[in-house]
Amino acid sequence: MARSTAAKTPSKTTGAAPSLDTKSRPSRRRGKDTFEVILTTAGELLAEVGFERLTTNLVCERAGLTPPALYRYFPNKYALLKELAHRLMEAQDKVVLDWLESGGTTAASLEESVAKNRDLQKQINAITRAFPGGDWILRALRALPVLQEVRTTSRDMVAQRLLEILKADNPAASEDRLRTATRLTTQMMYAATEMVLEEPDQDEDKINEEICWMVGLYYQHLTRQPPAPPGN
Amino acid sequence: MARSTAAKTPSKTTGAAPSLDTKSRPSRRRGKDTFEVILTTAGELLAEVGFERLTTNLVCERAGLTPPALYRYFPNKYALLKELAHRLMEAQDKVVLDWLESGGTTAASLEESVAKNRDLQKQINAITRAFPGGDWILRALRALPVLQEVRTTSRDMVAQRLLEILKADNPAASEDRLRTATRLTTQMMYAATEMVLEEPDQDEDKINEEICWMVGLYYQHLTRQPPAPPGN
DNA sequence: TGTACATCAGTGAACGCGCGTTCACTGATGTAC
DNA sequence: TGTACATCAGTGAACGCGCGTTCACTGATGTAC
Repeated sequence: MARSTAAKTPSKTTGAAPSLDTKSRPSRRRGKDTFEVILTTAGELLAEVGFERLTTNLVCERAGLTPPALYRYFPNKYALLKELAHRLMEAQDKVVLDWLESGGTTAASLEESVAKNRDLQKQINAITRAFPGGDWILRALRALPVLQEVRTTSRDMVAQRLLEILKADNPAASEDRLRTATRLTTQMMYAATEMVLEEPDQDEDKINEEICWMVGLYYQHLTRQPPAPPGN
Repeated sequence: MARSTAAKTPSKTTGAAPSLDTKSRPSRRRGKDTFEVILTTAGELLAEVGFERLTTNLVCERAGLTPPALYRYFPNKYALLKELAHRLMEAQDKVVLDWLESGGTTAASLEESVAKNRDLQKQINAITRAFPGGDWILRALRALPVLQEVRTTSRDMVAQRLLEILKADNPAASEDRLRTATRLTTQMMYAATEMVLEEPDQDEDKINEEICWMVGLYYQHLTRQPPAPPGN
């Protein structure tokens, strides 16, 4: 709309990406299979060439399809990445939510709290590593504004659930501060996963250990705040 | 080399990017000016269209140059991004190193330590925001493997300097643990900057405050470790 | 202070490639009766 | 249980665009004498 007035810009590069989501989901079995094959292939290729060199044509070639077949379901490679990213986030979220529901945050000591958190982190890392092209998906989630919503939505959902639990267990703590805290620590845990995935020569266990101490000490402090500091 | 044996792959997509660094730096004044104009323009365009839509042709057009002029200094857009990223990292590092040299880590209380750290973080964020296309450069540093070395080199240099200082001030603390800690917290501070830049509607001050508490509490714990825990 | 010359810096024009996208079409699949 | 038909799923072939890159060339700039 109003295309005639936009003369200076190169005709289509003006705004954001032309389209985003998957077009139509398949209804029959054959179509559903194709849909999955496309995504699987995209994950494979992502791991091989990275998301910059990933093209719809390349996916088609590898998947044994012609472009219009892919184009039927996905308008462009960003839709592919978005779907893959969504699935990775879902897989991660599931583990975190399960951990939360089964009392991941309750611990008798700081040491136990750190240990439980560390196990969760280890699981998250393992899931991400096992996901085809997982490292590249994490990068894409950072780099492509189209995908950022996927990550922040996932993070905020997890952070919200965590907030509810912490609020219930620590009614005296400042809710406002806890809200920032849950979002921040969730983000930091994800950032630690990225760090481990990016630099495989570093010792994952050490990093997991330390990030969990950081987070554990921080929450201990936050939930102890109200009864004013003893000495100092 | 051995190109004839690599038949299956599409002829050039085999390995990593074809080349990386800036080609030749200009020697005369005119050339130096052009070099800078190219980078400035690239930063501008980065802020406008992002790094995926950034092309050498686009930079030339905006800078009033023909492609071979740009090509004289930069083999491709990655070289542009690398140079920009390098400069941003240098600007950040300078602030951190100055802060360290002027006793940023010495504080009489945890509160003071947090406050000093918070001021540093605020500066880093301001610098990044003021840098043309700064947010996109941060994304590119994450997303493009070619650039990762730039970030890790910067981070490890800063972490190393911090480690030396902490070691000197806390000879009893575990050096191994401190080494992981300095790298981790440096990375986390950068991640917090990214978080703030990505989501401008969030309150920067709150996030800075909390990340600094996290880091401050953590270091307090680390440097108090040796004299075994009192109770528990 | 002036001139000659080597080198630096940038131009103009063109190229091949491959990416995203579309068109009219054929074949497969489920469903109604 | 069989057939007709609407719709879904995928093909084959082609297109325009613009990106990265190169070539032979002209003009600018510093330096040696």
